[in-house]
Amino acid sequence: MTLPNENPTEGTHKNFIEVEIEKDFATKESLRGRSLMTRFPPEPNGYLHIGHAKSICLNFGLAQRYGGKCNLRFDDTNPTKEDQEYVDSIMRDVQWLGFQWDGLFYASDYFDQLYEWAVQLIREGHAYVCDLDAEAMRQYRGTLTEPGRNSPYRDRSVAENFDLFERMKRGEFPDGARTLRAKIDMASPNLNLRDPVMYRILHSHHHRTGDKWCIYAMYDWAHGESDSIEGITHSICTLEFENHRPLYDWFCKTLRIYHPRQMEFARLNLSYTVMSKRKLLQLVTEGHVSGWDDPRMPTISGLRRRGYTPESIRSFCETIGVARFNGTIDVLVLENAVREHLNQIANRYMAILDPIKVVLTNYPEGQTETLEAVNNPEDPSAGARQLPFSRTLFIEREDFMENPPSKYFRLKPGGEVRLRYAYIIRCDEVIKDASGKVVELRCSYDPETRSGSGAASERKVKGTIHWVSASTAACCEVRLYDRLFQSENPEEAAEGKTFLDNINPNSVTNIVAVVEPELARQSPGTRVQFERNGYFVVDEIDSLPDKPVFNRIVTLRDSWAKIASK
RNA sequence: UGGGGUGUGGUGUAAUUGGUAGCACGACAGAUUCUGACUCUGUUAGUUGGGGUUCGAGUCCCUACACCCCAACCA
Repeated sequence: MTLPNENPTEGTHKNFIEVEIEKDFATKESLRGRSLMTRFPPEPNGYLHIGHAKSICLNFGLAQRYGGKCNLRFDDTNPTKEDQEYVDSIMRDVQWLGFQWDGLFYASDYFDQLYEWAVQLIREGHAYVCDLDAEAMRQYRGTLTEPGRNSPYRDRSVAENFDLFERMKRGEFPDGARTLRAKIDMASPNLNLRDPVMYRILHSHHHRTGDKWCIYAMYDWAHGESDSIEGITHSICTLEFENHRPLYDWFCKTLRIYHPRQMEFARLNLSYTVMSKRKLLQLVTEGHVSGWDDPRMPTISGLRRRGYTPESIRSFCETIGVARFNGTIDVLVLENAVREHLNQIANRYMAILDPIKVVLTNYPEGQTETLEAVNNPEDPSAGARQLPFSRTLFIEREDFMENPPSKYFRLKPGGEVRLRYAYIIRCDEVIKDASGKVVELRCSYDPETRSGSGAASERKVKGTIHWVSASTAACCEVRLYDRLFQSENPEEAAEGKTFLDNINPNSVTNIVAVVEPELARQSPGTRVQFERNGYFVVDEIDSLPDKPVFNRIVTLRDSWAKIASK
């Protein structure tokens, strides 16, 4: 047993992978003297999303927990889809999530070794060059219920295979003309074992190896071998690769090389979200979102720009657990994870999203004062700030109702409400424009009720609302984000429709909010709470000095909305 | 109709390997509150069905059912 921590997961429940890892290290001869080695192996053909975060937290987390190591390895065996832009974004995202890889590798680092091993398989009669084109190969492969037939090229001599493979490598044949195949079993009930393709011809420029190669390894041929080279002890992947495990094992065994253990877990599905790279790419290229980092995207870069914290994403990954059952997590769990963290760290401010003017008729014209407001009740070290107060204010339009239901305890005609950190006011008069829209409330304030000013100020009223003093208010652009999709499972589209038809037409609303002066001075990346409203982040891209643009990260829980909707 | 997997409250995940079915999110009810937030309390609700073994089964056996994955020269 070379796991350094005696009981690394003591006190918590182990997931099945941890159970198996501990069992392996306790019993397997091949692991004697080794310590846990994992890897996160993305293909650089898109941006990472929250599903990858689960895998990242798993692989890096396991390494941390057991005192092992975790590599970042780019699975770059298909030059037609991969790009340096994706490599860069992936490295950034992994680090932003709070992880640091031990080794940084590329499958393309191993192309030479892979080629030598392919030669070995040919020499030993385990691989052959096949001239069947894609269509013919499909026919020879058989179906789920019928066995395949041997390729007519299956029994070429070793010498001929050598010659042909060498010429494939030299670029003598056009794309798709031939393949190198493993000679396994065309009758296997597992289709992955019906002489799988190891190399295809692709005259394509590779983002790292340039034009050196025109034959490229397939996933199955590259992945396990890369794991072996890096000494990966546990190669963790998603469930759909389970059927590939026999092939993974066959290659390692036939090559007689170090043999890692592949283990599969269920990928993450989130309600109201699409997770496939193809669909995310489509959202980007067709302009349904502004880019991979659009704050509505489930990409790591989208979540980052939306204002999610790495801590909250890690905590989310911890709570959802790891298992072999393919289910769907309610997106509320993710939202709950950010709220929980932001409640601890975000300073509170007052901002009015939809203002209505309030004039305090008995507050002397021209008078101002400052009031003290706590920055974060959850964190005393965050201190306090001074809030300017005056005769004319703005409050939230939805904090006033002319004919409210009984349970409504905000402002109403003749009713009282407390202005947070200020005074209790009474609504005396409602002023409307020609169309009947309320444009102004004329109120009187109770001078005895200034917050914190003694016994008289302790008077209780049902409601407390937020406000902003008009004379010192600033205006800021605010983007109110909502879910990108309006259906729980966006992939489920009606006949003739696609997931795109499930896009929420109101997933973003741009407004100009009236905010307290402090808020206009926040720097990009700062996360705040707009009291009684939600958590917001100063956008890192579109904000200008002293002109922040706010993205809504998530709303506050709103039990009034529930009551009101009944 | 081949093969490989998986079924625990609404959702996700545990159960010392045969011994009180727990936790989180949600929902509901209440307490508290100068954020209808936070916090706190309580309630709700589960082992896919049917047999069997056993003093005792989520766990072992048999059987049925449901769902997921596999027929790219993608990963």
